[in-house]
Amino acid sequence: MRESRTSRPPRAIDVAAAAGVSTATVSRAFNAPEKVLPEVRDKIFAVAAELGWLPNAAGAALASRRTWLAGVLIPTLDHDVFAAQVNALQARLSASGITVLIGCSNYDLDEAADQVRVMLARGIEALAVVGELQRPELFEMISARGVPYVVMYSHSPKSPHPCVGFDNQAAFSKLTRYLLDLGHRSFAVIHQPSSDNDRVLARLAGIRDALASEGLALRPQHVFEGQATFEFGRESLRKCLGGPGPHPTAIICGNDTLAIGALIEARAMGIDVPGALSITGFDDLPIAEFTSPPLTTMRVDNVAIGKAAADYLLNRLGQQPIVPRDAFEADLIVRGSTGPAGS
Amino acid sequence: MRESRTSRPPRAIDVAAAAGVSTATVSRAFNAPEKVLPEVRDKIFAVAAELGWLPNAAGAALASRRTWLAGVLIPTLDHDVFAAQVNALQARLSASGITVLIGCSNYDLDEAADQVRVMLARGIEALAVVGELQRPELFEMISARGVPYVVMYSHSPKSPHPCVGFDNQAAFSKLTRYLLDLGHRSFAVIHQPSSDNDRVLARLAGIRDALASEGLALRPQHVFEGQATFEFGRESLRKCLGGPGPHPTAIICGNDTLAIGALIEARAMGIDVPGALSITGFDDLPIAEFTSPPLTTMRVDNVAIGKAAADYLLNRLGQQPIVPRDAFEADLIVRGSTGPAGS
DNA sequence: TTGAAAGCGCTAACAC
DNA sequence: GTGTTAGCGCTTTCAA
Repeated sequence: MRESRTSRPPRAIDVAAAAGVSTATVSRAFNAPEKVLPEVRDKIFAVAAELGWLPNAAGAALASRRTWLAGVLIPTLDHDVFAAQVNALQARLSASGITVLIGCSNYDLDEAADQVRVMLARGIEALAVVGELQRPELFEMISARGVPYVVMYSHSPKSPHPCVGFDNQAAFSKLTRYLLDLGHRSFAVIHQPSSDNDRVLARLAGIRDALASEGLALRPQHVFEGQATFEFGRESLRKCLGGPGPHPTAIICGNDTLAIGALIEARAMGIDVPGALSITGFDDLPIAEFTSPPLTTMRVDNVAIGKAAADYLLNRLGQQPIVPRDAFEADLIVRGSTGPAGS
Repeated sequence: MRESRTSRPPRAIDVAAAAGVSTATVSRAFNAPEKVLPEVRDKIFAVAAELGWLPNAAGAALASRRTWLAGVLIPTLDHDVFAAQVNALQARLSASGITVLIGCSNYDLDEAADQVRVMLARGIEALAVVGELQRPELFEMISARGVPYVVMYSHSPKSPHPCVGFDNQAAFSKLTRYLLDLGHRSFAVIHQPSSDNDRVLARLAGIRDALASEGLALRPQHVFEGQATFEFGRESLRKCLGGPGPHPTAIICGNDTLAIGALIEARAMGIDVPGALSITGFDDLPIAEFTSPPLTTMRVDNVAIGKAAADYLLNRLGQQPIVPRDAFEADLIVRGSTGPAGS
């Protein structure tokens, strides 16, 4: 541990010298302990600790052609859903000695490709990426290098990529079908920015599909696209019900934040939910259970998705037989914010 | 871009050969473009793109003794506060070409030290760490290597470390003082696990200090420590008011999640807030504005903290004159969940 | 402005 | 079981 801040960090050769062995043995002591005599090994560990030696990862990577680095590309860390996935993925990989590089694209496809470029330059050996709507070059780069990857969170049946996630379109069809079964025939949608976002696009498609099966469609003036904030949810509900009729009896929101915003505004406007209006969310945030009325929404197990993505990559890295991933399910959680269509 | 997945990735020497220059010139073209003839440079860029060459970071790090890596150590990504800080810090550093390694300690000091060890082995050149309550070896390791660091989020006046954050103790004293000024004399506290957590410990000290200045103290049966969930907030409020008297007129919660849980339970129990009971939180979550009644809480600008931490480290790395950081403020946001002590 | 050559710190054959 | 040696892919003097 003694070492002045002026001198450079110790190297394997310093440990070797102090322990009276060669650098090869120092390396073995740490990477293949069983190949070193216990007493020699202990001596080396003691000396290494004494000197505060940490094996330089760049040197190791260069010599062994292994970086023990993986990457995960997400839109932003500022969203519970992605944070939960990354947290789980990282916990799993780090338990296997793999360091995770986290790249945030800020929902920008070019930034996403840039981040992957940087990660590849750093030598990631595997990659998890949220969303399959990416610049083609992104997948080309990783394929060219033979880096195993998995698309996380999204999962569409026709995807050419290995996926660990759920089918957004099917989930929103299921949700819409539930509302149709309650008798609703006039819908509004409040959703997040859809450009370059396959999840949002799939959700909208799911809604439209389910409606079309009943010969229904969304009126353009009943579709609101904007930032996923309480404020946008409120504002959209106000515009939606404030304008000239006909008015929807059910509002499908792209996520819980928008739905709670809508719920808050409905309350402020004195609208009876679910008597006069049904509202749904997506994500099942912890607070969804406690809004008034409690929010009908859908739940996805993001921790399980993160773990599964990590396991998939670990298998690919270990040349293990690859367990074909079945899609995750989004569960419908029916609470008080939805009810039969008003008369 | 053409390259079979069987062959190894191209190296600088391949680019050099194809461009008819030496590897030194390839290196210069990317790292000191002004030292290379424009036409030669363009040729190199074209060839590099054609070959899909990405400079191997391990090789570069070894030769240049620069990794362009920084680390950030947080308890967990699963918490808006830390996610926001990391997001901002990473955005800033990545704009300067620095890759950020994110380590999560899961609130465990030994894991924290381990994470830092791994980061140092990878060659981080700077480190931001949440919380100053750490194993001494953690600070020893980074000092021994002369790695600049900053304690993020926490800031105590007497800290021996460079800090970018706010004074938790002062913040909770201010909050408690506000309640005292409203006439409250009997308090309860619902807080997060305090072991090994300097922020929570400081918050409790802040409350106790302010109370002591009025000759008051917390009754042991009015202090609840547990996970920061809605459920623990609810359960604690129930226990607190369900037991034999005397009952507090004000409940200070360690964060908004606990406070909202308490608010939900108070509502369920038919207790008038703030008429019969005042409740406060901390963090000013977006939802805090919309609870009923809206939550009195404190706000800290976590994005600004993340940015400031990044700027501090950037300055240290650039040998810039170090701007002494002044502490951030936690602002009291008074809303409807607090009022004068009931009669 | 460019090239030659010597490493950066470590691992992996191959000998012993 | 351990040492010797030859790189891994890049940057950086130093010359030219």
